[in-house]
Amino acid sequence: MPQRSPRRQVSRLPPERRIADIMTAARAIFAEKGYTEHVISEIAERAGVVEGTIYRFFANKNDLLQQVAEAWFQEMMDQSAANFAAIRGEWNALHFVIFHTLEAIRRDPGLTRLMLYELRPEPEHRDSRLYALHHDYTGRLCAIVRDGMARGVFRPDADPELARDIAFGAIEMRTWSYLHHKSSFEPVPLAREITDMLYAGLLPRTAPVPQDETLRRLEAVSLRLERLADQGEG
Amino acid sequence: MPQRSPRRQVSRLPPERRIADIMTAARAIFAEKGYTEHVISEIAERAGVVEGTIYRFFANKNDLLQQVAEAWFQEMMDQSAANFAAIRGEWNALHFVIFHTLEAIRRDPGLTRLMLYELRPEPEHRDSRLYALHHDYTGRLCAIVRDGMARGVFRPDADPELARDIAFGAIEMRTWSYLHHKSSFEPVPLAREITDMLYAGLLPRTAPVPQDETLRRLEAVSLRLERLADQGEG
Amino acid sequence: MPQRSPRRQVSRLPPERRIADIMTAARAIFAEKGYTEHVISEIAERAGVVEGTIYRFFANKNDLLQQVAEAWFQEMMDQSAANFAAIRGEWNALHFVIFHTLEAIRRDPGLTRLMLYELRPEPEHRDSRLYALHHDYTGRLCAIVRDGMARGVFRPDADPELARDIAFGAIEMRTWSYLHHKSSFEPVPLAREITDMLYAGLLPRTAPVPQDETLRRLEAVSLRLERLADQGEG
Amino acid sequence: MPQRSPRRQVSRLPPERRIADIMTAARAIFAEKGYTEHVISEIAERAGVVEGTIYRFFANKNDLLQQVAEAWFQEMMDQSAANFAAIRGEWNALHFVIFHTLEAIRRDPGLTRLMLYELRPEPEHRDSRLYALHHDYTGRLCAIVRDGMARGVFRPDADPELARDIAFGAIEMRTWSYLHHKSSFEPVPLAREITDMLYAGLLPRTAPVPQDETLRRLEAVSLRLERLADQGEG
DNA sequence: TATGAATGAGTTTTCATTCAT
DNA sequence: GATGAATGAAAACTCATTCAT
Repeated sequence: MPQRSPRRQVSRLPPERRIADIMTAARAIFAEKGYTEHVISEIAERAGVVEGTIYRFFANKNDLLQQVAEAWFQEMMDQSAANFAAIRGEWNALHFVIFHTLEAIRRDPGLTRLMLYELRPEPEHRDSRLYALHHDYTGRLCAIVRDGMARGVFRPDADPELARDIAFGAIEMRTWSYLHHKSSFEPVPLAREITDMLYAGLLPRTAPVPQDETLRRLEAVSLRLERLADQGEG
Repeated sequence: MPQRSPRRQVSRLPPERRIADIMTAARAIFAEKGYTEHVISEIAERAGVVEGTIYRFFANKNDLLQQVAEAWFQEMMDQSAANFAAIRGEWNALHFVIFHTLEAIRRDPGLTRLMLYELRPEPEHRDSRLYALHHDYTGRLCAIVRDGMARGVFRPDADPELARDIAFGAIEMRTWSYLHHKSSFEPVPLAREITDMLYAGLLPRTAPVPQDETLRRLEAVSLRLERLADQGEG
Repeated sequence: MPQRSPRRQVSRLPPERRIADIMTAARAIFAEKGYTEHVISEIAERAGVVEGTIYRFFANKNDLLQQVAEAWFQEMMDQSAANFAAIRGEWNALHFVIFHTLEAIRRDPGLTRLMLYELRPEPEHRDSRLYALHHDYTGRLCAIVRDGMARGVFRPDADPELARDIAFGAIEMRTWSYLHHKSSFEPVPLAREITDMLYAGLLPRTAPVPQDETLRRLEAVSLRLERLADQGEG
Repeated sequence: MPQRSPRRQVSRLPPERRIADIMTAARAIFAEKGYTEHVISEIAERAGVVEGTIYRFFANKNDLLQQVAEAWFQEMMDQSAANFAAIRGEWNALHFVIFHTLEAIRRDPGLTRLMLYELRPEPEHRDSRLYALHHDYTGRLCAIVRDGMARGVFRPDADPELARDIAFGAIEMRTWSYLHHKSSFEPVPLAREITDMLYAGLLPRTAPVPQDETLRRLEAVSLRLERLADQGEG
């Protein structure tokens, strides 16, 4: 698709405005196209600029990707943070985080795909600002667990990090199905179910959940008793 | 009439051998390089052939990717299936699946990355043989949950699919850290913790949580001990 | 389409038989596929041999093409030559050649395409045996014209070569439509029409049909001559 | 971060100019090389650009081929259309079309080859703009025949399409010889001969067919008379 | 003699990035 | 500051031909 365009009307805009235009266009493209299919020239076209202009404001393609994702993520965090303060109770708090995450994914599957497929796999991802943001966001769930432990609602040996991984891991698995258009994606029941499972796993064990160590000792003892018993019978 | 450069030493191998060489080379490259950086020419070089040779045995690059992943996955499944039959008890069964998955990931992180980053994102992934294999594999966990529900160990309203997503979602989250070399990856404690959380979430909500196999044996033993004691008294 | 075939049963056939098999297969492929789409490996497969075997009997791909075309052409010539001797009369003779050519094209459009698209464009075509054969074949038409001229049926200044080009040129134009599946191809009426046109062009001119440019000049001249005459009289 | 080799001197041209350069280069290559031997890289080199540049202006190789052929054809049509209106008389009109076609071929044999060998064989040729142009062009001859039929000059059962095929078929046969450098190619006598043959085939069957010879003698006579007359006047 | 695995030189095409204008 | 033409490096894939077995 060669384009022989007549020289474009040069419009001189304030940089912030240009940057905003470009990021809006990029976000739209990212939301539509998947899997490395987005092309700088297309973003430029939609933003009403040429490729070269993008490089005045962004170091390279990846920088643009990062910045778009960051801005989007920040938005999402701001949105949910507003209501977060008012939540009372551990279950409610966990549910709030999980539900809002699911809602955000449902709203913007394309941007979720951008993060999961393109940004996270990069080797430098862990050092990026985006990772830091994401880590902060998911860290809220850790904080809730930690609070619950402090308040005695959750068992003292719970692992907040694992709780985080369970919640967001489950969310992500469902997201794959959604992105592949293979399953519906209903935040309401899903959030409830995930929260229930997580919550139950964090509560104090009301009955002894035997620990392997102990079990193994008991097993050893019973084995000896069995032998003893056998001998006693024999 | 073309005879430009001296032909390299042609070594003639049986196809199976050549295919094995290529797949080994590809697997090695996949394990090292990440994020779409693997190139046919590099695989060819490492396999000691020219690019054209690869196309004798594989329809295209993606076909090679798929076949390598399938073979690897099959290996892993065969390995763990061998011991699976002997497992007794829900906790043990869940633990077995989770632990073996973690172990396989620890062994071959590069191939895990291949699956997560490159194969899964593809639009046709859901229709691939690889997906079917993977679905079968993770389905074992669903089956365990279903059995537990049937036997009354797990609550009747548990969701086997959700259990699967929680277990493998949590595993995957940890895998990311591992792949980014940002955290250690210890299957032993991790499997225990994930299993515990999952197990707790599946139990009847208020009831105590016995580990049945062991308990049953303990009960049996104590019964016999009581009898012994009775006899001793008699 | 990679083929991992088990080692083929080595069958040792007399060379003539092998050559015949290969040529039959090649002819079939050429008849089906068009425009440089035929591939040695495919011909080999259909002939029940491997690529290497073909190169034992044919110097290269082009040699195979040539030989197939030659054999086919020879067949066609033998076929029509059989009946040719019996023809009486110029119109009948011309019609015979034209009709048989059209019939052959209708029977084997694929092989016609082979000749028109692939063989004739080659720079060396004029030096090939195939060209010689073809030239011989079309030469029959020249001979008919020459005979007709000698017998006084055709005008003495007719050009046999041009007659040939007109007949076979018209045939070829129609063949293109046929090959593109854009028009039906009916040898019977077509042969009659082409023959009629050609025949009419070859007959003696019975009266002068003035060419108007010239006529105009002749008129002008005669006008002046009349004036001159008037003056001479005056 | 890539900056491997020193960038060649970038010369910045207006697109029309660059496109013209590329098309000129392509036309030159097509005129020289035959039979699918022309390669994008060579065209690029001759145009003084790199391959990528060509793809800025042309979607793919075939697009370039088509556009070059179209432009060339359009030129030729424009050229001959200019004088066409003034022609009077069927013979002259037929002759005009045939002669101009031959002239165009003589001027640009390479581009003729491009059309005959490469473009026409393509399966989609019949749907191309080039085909439409060509069909329009050759359609002029049909129109002439139709006019002649309407005016009673040609026999009422003449077939304009067949007339077209005869004229352009004969032209094409001669073109082959020319392309293979095996025969001279003289538009003047050739046009006259083809026109004569065609014209004769179109006249009412019994009508007198003027013989060139006679006319030429008349012309010679009138010339001498003119000179005589001039002398008589002087 | 037949096999068919292996070669390797191409060829088209893509696209992030640069820099003359 | 903006433009957008031009770059150039690669990458996937093809296939006629060779030659060790």
